Amino acid sequence: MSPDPELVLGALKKRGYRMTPQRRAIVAEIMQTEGHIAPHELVQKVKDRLPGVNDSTVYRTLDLLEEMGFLSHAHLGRAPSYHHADAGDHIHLICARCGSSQGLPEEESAAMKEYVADRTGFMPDFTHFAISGLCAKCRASD
Amino acid sequence: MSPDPELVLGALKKRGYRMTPQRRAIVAEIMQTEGHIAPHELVQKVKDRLPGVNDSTVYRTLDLLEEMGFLSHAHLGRAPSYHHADAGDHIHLICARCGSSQGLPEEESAAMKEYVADRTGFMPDFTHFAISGLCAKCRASD
DNA sequence: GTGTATGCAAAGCATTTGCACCTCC
DNA sequence: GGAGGTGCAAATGCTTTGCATACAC
Repeated sequence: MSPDPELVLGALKKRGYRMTPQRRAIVAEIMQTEGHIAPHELVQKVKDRLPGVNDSTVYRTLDLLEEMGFLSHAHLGRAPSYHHADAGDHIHLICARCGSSQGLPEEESAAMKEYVADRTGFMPDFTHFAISGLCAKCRASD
Repeated sequence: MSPDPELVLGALKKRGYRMTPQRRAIVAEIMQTEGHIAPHELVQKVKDRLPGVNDSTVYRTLDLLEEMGFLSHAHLGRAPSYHHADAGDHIHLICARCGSSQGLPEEESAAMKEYVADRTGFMPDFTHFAISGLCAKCRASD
């Protein structure tokens, strides 16, 4: 599922970027992450793996990996969150009451995209910002 | 369109809140705002109207007015943004390239809501978080 | 008078930046 | 050896908080 860390490291090398222990740790950590992770969470995990890594190094690497196309970020609630760039185009539905999160499959996502684009000319990217609402459970307990 | 400031001030009074020049200025400013306004923008406008008002006073009043149901907030891009609670349920489409913003009428908004709710049980509130994408102009200039 | 609202200043918090030093190639 | 990467510390921007004072009722 996740891209092999070696592949990413190789691409960095190929483009003339240097290979440092910090970058290895950061790439390894984010590539083995399933789903989303917030920058400051990643900072913590990287520090567990390689103590002493500075926050700014992690942020700079995150920017770099996004620029290179290995990562994308979305806005889930207030916080930005990174995920593998090849993850599907699924929409994030976040319950405003209980905080639970669920995905809306790509098929529905595509249909809604078309619907909006047809009517407005605007091509929405529903994946970039999460959608708030009430989950089935919370609706039932009203 | 906008609720009369007097109405809001009256409601505050009725619930035992005190009427101060700061609150008058803040209420007047936000009630005459059409559409959305970010907290720190409002701070500036209120200061123009009544110099010396403190930032925290504005933030506290914003919370109060939202609690009382006169205001709601949405997340447009990274920043929170306040609007009259009675404003329609329109979706905000924000162009990721040029930053322009447009609304999606309530009718479409409702249709999409139903679509998602039917398929997932999740009742989305598309208005709370803006939707990112590419506007027609930027798509054309690709 | 008294309890609420305000101003002030400081703290938060996640993130960014400038800069000197270090190190990978 | 030299560009590029890192750590450090400080700055950032917006927002929140604690506390003493001021003022609306």
